[in-house]
Order: sequence, then structure tokens, then C-alpha cells
Amino acid sequence: MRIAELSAQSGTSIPTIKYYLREGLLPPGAATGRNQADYGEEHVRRLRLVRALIDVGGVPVATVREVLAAVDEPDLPSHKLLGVAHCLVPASTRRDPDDPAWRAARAEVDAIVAERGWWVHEEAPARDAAADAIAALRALGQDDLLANLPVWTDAAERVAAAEVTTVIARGGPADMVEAVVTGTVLGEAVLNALRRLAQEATSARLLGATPD
Amino acid sequence: MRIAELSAQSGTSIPTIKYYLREGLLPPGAATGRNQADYGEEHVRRLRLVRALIDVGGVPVATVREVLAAVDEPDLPSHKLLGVAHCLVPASTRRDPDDPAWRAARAEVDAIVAERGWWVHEEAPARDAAADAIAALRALGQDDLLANLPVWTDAAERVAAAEVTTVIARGGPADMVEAVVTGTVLGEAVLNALRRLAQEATSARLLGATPD
DNA sequence: TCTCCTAGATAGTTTTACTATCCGTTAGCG
DNA sequence: CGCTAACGGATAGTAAAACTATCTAGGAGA
Repeated sequence: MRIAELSAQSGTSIPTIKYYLREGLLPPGAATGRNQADYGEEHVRRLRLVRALIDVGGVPVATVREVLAAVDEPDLPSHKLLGVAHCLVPASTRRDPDDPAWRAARAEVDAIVAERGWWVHEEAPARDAAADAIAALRALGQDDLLANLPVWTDAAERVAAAEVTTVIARGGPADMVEAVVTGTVLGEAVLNALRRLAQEATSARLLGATPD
Repeated sequence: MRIAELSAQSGTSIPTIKYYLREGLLPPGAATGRNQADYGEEHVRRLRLVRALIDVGGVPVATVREVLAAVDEPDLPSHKLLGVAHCLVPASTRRDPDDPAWRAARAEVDAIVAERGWWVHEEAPARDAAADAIAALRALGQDDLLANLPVWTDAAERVAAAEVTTVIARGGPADMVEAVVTGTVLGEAVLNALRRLAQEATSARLLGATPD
């Protein structure tokens, strides 16, 4: 198919598709002439993935490129599957690893990981991301919210167990890595939205709200 | 204190503080002259909250302003506490409420809410956000990941119960609404990071990864 | 008095994610 | 065969967000 049909099928404007081609988010179509190229079903599929990551997941274009490069890696060993998701943890600007308060938060994260018997790289970006949030809560004097850390950890453990099982149930490595990416990003979006809904429901129940 | 000390105590540059003042994220200091103002401890505290929401939570400046306006509302009824968090659900651009696939996803969300006996506003933005993510997963043909919906819902329910209990345990309404904001945004950051860690740990366990 | 700081206003910068225009080429229709 | 509309590729322009810099006066403290 030509670019007009790719645009029609995906609901993405032609200039945007050209932009994604330039940025390497979409592989070029098969050239059939000096100024003609042929796009296939895999382009429609890839374009849908890109739009989902950007629109629903809020992933920056540059990060999508990194992730897709990993997805396209032909022989990705299965124990490195999750490594792809590391690209998706935004590395915070202005984090000060020398700040004692931050180091304490990071130690708290490491303690949780050790206590649960989790096997996680020492340099996993998610450790730092968790420390950032915990340090922020402490700095704001919201220690009582941190009392929920075990509940959050339990929830994370259960959810992760189900998700990883789903990924492994996939056949080939290509399907698995795609499940990792979509599961990480879109699963997070679903979970966060459900958490908001459950919060509203719980507060309505406990505070006895009435529909106005 | 004057602006230089506010800047020093918060680690935020003076131009940025002025920007936040202009944008209404920070209340003006008490004027002591035509070009002098006095800032207090509450300004330091507010500035820390703003930075946490922006840096750790990734909340846009405009949204922070909305949320803080609600936080400063003097007599917020307790059943409207959670309404403040609604500002924090980003309203997706390019969502098509007439798309049958999206309507199906939205119906799925409504079914979950009904089945759990949750009491949630019909127009809650989180319903639409959940539908967005579910519709995206379906469009990508990742139906097996959606088999985890009950697990996600369970996790959301448990986490929300703990969090709302913490909020209610706070004394005054001002403390409660601050717990809602920080708990929603920073709690989400903690939970997402822990989920990533648990995913890596689970995959290492199930796939038998070894540290290289 | 002299210098530095301050509040407030205005303008400039950087990054991100597109969007528009132009150019030579080519497909497809009559 | 000729014509028009679409194409691929390149380049330039735009819009929003989040700062950042400069300017103008007017105090504060030594």
C-alpha cells in the first residue's frame, strides 16, 4: 500500500508518518521506484504500537525509538527481555545521589528488594526511580503514606507475577518482547486508572458520600 | 526571609521561583515595601510540594496550579476530597468516543466498576483513561495481557483501601487533601517503580537468569 | 553614599512534537 | 501521449511547555 492508505488505516496524518519515518520509529517501505514505496501490514501494526506508546503511555518519541530498536533486535536472549523495559524508566534530571536523604531512600529500596528475595540488578533504573519518590514523600513529611510501602510492594509482586507469566506463555521471542513493551506501558496506564477508580470508590464507601 | 534564602533552602533558582509566582503556583510573599516581600516556612513547604509534583510526578505546571487551587480551597467537603485528584488524570487528546472499539472498552470498564460494587461517578475521567488503555491493548491484539485485568483490579482495590485509610486517619481537611495529592502522584510513582522491580525479579526467577 | 539585592515586567531560549512547503518523479487515467 | 494528482525526500516553520535572562526602579545595609 502507499502512504495515503497507511495514513487512512492508522488515523495518522501523512506528515506525521513522514516524521516518524525520519525519526526511525517506522521502517521505510520497500522502494518500488525513485519516489514510490510499498508499505505492508507490519507498518500498520508498528504505527499502531507507536501511537499507543505515545498517546496512551505518554512515552517520548526518542524513547520509543530506543525501545523499538531493542524490539527489532533479532536474537535477544530471553533473560534480557526485561532489559528492554529499562529504557522506559525516565531518568530523573536533578537527582542528587550525594544527598544523604536520597541515599537513605535508596537504601530503603535496596532493603525491600533484599527482604523480598528479589533478584534485581544493582544498577536498575527503577531502584533510583523508587528512591526518588520515597525521598520526595519523606521530604514533604508524608511519612504516614510511606506506611503503605508493604501494601504497594505486595501489589507490585502479585501484578508482576501475573504479567510475567503471560509474557512467558507467548511463543516466540518477538512476541514476548512486544508483550513486555505493551504490558509495561499500557498495563501501567490501566493499573493507574483502576487505582484512581478504586480510590474514589473506597472514599465514597468510607466517607459515606452521596451522589449529588 | 527574602527570595535569595527561599531559593537556597529549596534548591530552586530565583528565576524559577519568580516564574512559579507569576504562574500562581506559589502565593506571593507578604509585601514589606514597594519592592520587598517576606516569605515564610509555608513558602518553602509549598515550593517543595510543587517541585515534587513536577519532578517526580511529571505533572504539568498548569495542572499543578489547578490542583493547588483546590488544595487551598478553605472549606472543601470531605466527600469531594478525591475530586481534587481528578485534575491529575490527563485528558487524552485524540480519543474518539464514537469509535465502537473504544465504546466497548469503556463498557468493559463500567462492567468492572459495577461488578466490584464500586461507587464512582459516571463521568470520572479515570473511567475514560482506563478505557483508552484497554482499547489500545485490544487494537494491538494483546488480548492475553488483558486476561490480567482481574489481577490489576484486585491490586488497585487493595492499594486504594490502604491509601484512603491513611488519608482519613489524618486530622484536618487541609492535611487530608495534601495527603490525597501527594499520595496520588507520588504513590503512583512508587508503585510503578516497585512494579518494574518486581517484574525484573519475577522474570529472573522464572527464566533462571544469572548475573553476568 | 555606594553597592548589592529586590519585585515586577518583558522578552528570549530550549526542547519536543509535529506541520507545511517545495522539488523533481512517477502512477494512473483518458 | 499528455495531464493531473500523489509520491518520497529534504528543509523550514510552528506551537506549546518550562524555564531563563534582562531591564527598570526602588529599597537595605555597610
